[in-house]
Amino acid sequence: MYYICSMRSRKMYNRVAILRQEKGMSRKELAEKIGVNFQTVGYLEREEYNPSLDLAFRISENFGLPIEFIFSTEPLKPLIEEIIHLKNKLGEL
Amino acid sequence: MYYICSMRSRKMYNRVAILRQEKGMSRKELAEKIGVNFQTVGYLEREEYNPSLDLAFRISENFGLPIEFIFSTEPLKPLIEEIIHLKNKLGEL
DNA sequence: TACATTTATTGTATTTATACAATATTTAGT
DNA sequence: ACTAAATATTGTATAAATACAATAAATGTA
Repeated sequence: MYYICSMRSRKMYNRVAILRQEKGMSRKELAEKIGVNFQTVGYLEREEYNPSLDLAFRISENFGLPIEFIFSTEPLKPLIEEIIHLKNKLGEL
Repeated sequence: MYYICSMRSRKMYNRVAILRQEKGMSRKELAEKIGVNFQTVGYLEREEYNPSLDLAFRISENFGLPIEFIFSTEPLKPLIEEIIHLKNKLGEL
């Protein structure tokens, strides 16, 4: 199915899938916690559409992480790279 | 004009108006910088609707401030209260 | 292997964010 | 007070987020 449309928003990348998996949650469980349909979580994880700002806040609150850590306009690095990066910064001191 | 609708998102509060005014910008100017119609800025400042996540990011980037400082699900305190609060915290040390 | 759970796919419907136009009202500058 | 600029109001149109249903595919487990 093809859609003809012009784009208003940039594509957003996110870490919802990894964060959810690290907590051993299913999409259904996460969906219930953040108050959306479980299929909506699927769309978000596949980055097929961007969450509303409120939904981004609910996800951020759920994981206890700032929005900017979970969502980005740039592709997000795997968590392991983030760790290495932080360790290196620490090592410099 | 009345609309009948069920609500999916919480109302979001924001500091767009004050932040813009502190920079001495008009809505039109801000609108150009963040790439929306100037009337959209009006809607946002009046909190008549929530921005998309991408727009929130663009606003955040424009002001150089984290999303959580500009947007909140709770009514936001005036900046002056924020300052007093921070000064008190500093005084405690 | 069979069964159950999770995830993906496709399709339709509704709500909300955004654009844009036209006019009214407010505010600031002379 | 007059004028220009900024903001508000109202209305219509489109795009994107979300819900929901049904089915298919994948994955895990007895």
